[in-house]
Amino acid sequence: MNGDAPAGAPLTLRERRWAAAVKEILAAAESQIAENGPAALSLRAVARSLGMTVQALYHYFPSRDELVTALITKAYEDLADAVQHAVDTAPEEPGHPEGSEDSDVPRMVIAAESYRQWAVDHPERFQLIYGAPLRHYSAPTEGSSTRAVRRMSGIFMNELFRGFTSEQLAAADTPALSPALRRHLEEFLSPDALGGMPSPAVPILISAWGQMHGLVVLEVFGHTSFVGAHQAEMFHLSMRTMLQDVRRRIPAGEPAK
Amino acid sequence: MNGDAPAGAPLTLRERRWAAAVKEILAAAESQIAENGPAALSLRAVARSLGMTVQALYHYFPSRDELVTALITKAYEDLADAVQHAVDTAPEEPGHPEGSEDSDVPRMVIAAESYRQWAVDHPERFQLIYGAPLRHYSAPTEGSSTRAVRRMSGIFMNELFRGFTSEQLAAADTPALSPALRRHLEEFLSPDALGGMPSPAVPILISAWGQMHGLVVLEVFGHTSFVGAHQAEMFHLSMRTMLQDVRRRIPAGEPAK
DNA sequence: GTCTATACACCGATAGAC
DNA sequence: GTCTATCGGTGTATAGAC
Repeated sequence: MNGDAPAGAPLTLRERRWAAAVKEILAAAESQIAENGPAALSLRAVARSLGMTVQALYHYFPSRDELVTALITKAYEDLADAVQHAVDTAPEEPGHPEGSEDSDVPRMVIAAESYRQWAVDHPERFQLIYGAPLRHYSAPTEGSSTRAVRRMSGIFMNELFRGFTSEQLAAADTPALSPALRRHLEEFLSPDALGGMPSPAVPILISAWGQMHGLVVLEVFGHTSFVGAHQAEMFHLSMRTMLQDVRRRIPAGEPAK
Repeated sequence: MNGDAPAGAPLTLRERRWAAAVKEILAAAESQIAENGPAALSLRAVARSLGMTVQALYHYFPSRDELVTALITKAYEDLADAVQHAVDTAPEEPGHPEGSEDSDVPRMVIAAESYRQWAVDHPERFQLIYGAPLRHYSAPTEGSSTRAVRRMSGIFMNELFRGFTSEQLAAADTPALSPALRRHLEEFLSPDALGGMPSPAVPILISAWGQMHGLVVLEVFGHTSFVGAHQAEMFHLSMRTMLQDVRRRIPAGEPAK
């Protein structure tokens, strides 16, 4: 589905042409979305902007849903790429998490800021992922999106709990989960997702994710406009505070190896 | 704009008829939205469901935008009403906020839960308010919505900071705001909105709001489905934890009166 | 692989009769 | 106040020629 996969067998001319066309169509669709929002996406409009007719598109995407699915998948991946890249290129944090006040920016905050930045830069694509599902679109059994969500939460889990051991997380100061919920989570966590995260860490992760996501959503949809030009600063402060609160709830471990 | 305002001069028969018709139209539009989402709202569909023709609707609403505006306003008010009602009928909290662990549910948590409950019960109307603005709809200079937002944030501000004085809030343990942001906030806060809330309390309120809203948005749009049937519990835990964190950041005041 | 032509649905809005 | 009729636009999708 992706345009560029330069591995293995070399592509034939036909295949390369086809991939290039698909890439071009996706790009046109994305700029279409960027201009008028996801709801405005239509094959006709895309075709128009490419100087083609609708029928040409039907050759590459058998229906509108296929195009939408490809766009959603790509958006998930682009967002995750952006966050991953920001994390990868961030400087190492100097002290341990117990250190009272790092002057440097924690990588979790950097990750959150790149999440926000992507959403601000691509509000419509962000909406495509996290907003209301498109009318007349039915997702294909959640295949690709589930995988993308897992990738994202993996990144954030790593950064949010960086420097803490499983034992520490298991002892985090968190309201007690009901037995049923605890069982449900442990069942869900064990097999594949989020490598063996202790169940008390789950509400912490969800809360943090919720806060980050909520602030971004409010900003993107214009509900925090009263902050004016200081949205980025406000977000930064919130994320710092959130991280502090999270770390306060995790007990100090052994004297660091 | 509201159907029922039984104060002052009695309405004439014509006016009562008119109000009833408007009410009926709004109800039909809302159930239309509830079925197919806000994007599916159309005068024709509403007319169909009422057994009328489109032109009859144009008598009550001169354009689609007017109908949408009325729906948005009503949604804001209904949501605020629901939260206000939940807060009003909640039992008083027993201890002071400094009291270590109230066994009762703090009213802030009750307010948050009623916010979530309304969103879960009316996901499409919630979307209408907080989701992407409708295509081809331009809001009328933000008149009513601004008022509604103020009302909402007023309620939550009261509950979040219940029991704390302005002096305590002013001394809250919060990362320092930049001078520019601080100035901006104080300018904004002084005149009308949020009665003289000290500026350090603003990021706390926004963070809390963001977390609450984010969790609701994620749930309503199906991004926390892995929690299964325990969404309400997870939300409750998060809100409790959030409130704890907030209270920890506000210093204890004088020995209570 | 791209085109024209077409079928059939939806929408907002207006004109004018009753 | 509600109707029929209509205009001009949107869209998805298909058939068949080249």
